[in-house]
Amino acid sequence: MVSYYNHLQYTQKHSANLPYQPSQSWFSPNYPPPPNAHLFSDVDHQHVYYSPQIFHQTPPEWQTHENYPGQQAGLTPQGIPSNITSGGGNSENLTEGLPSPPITVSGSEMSSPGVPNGASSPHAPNNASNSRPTPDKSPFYDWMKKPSYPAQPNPGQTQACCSESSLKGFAELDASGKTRTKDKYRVVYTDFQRLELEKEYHTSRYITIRRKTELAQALQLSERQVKIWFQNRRAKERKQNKKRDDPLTVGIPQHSSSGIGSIMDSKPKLEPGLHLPHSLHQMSSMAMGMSHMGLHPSVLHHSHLSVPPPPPPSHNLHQSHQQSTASIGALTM
DNA sequence: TTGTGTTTTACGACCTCC
DNA sequence: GGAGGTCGTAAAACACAA
Repeated sequence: MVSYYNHLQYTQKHSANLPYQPSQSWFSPNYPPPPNAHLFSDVDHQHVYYSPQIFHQTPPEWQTHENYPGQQAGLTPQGIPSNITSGGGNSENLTEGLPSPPITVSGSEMSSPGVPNGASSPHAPNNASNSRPTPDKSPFYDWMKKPSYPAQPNPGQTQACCSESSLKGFAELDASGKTRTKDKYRVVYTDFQRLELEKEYHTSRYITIRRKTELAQALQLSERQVKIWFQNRRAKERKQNKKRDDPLTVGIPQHSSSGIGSIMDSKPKLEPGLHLPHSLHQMSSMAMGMSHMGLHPSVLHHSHLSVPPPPPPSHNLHQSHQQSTASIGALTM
């Protein structure tokens, strides 16, 4: 096995100075817009992509809430940071002239991330009151509220890790005898990266190949990082559900638990997507279809509480553009 | 400042599916 | 065989009490 550390993101995230104070809410008006938010424009001509409501032509209900943090100053009505929309870049610009990732892996796991645009990364102006009247500081969802980690208070501390030179020759054996890079065990994603990942997760707990690629490029992460983030995110949710359901499920069979955790936590023996009741598939298809038709998928939210979130998709489903949004409503942490 | 607990990345092992 | 899934775990990053 090799290490997949993406050296480019470090230069992005660990810029010398924070664009906002660590004490600020991570969705505060000063939240740094994506350095390449302009990428979210009509990648496949099926969606109107924009950030922070990236990829969603019709944002799910949770995004349309008036407190949705994406509606912030410095964003165009389409959510694109106004000060970067003139960049006119496209995805090709991202990797142009950039060194390849230090370590390549087979397949598409290590997509070339984008330009470490940190230096040119525009910071949203502190004119929060422009776009919205007195944005409510109280988030709609807990994950919005909780700045799991403030932006790196000491950006330089972990930054130098993943330059090509730093990675070469720095592999060492960890406690389990497996190689890991010496000077960077893991990186801390920026708030923006986490925010977008969370948003994507709230749209669908299982990311499709296409959207994984898009998200990886947009967030300057590797596809592997996006994939693993989703894996870890699901694990986190299972853990939370288990913790939450534990006192309720004592002596109660899992399938009878009132919480969704019992359904979500159950590890499928097979690709569960293949074994779903047709009704669930149909609902997923409905959600997708409605989304593509321009209908707001939130009309399905009434059934969210009773419909389990989509299980891991079967591989044939990976090619489908978007998973059902049926799980959105169930995700409250 | 230090110790401790929690959360976040990242990986390997193992599984199923195609 | 390769893809991505879960599970368990390592270790960094972080929070916080003492």
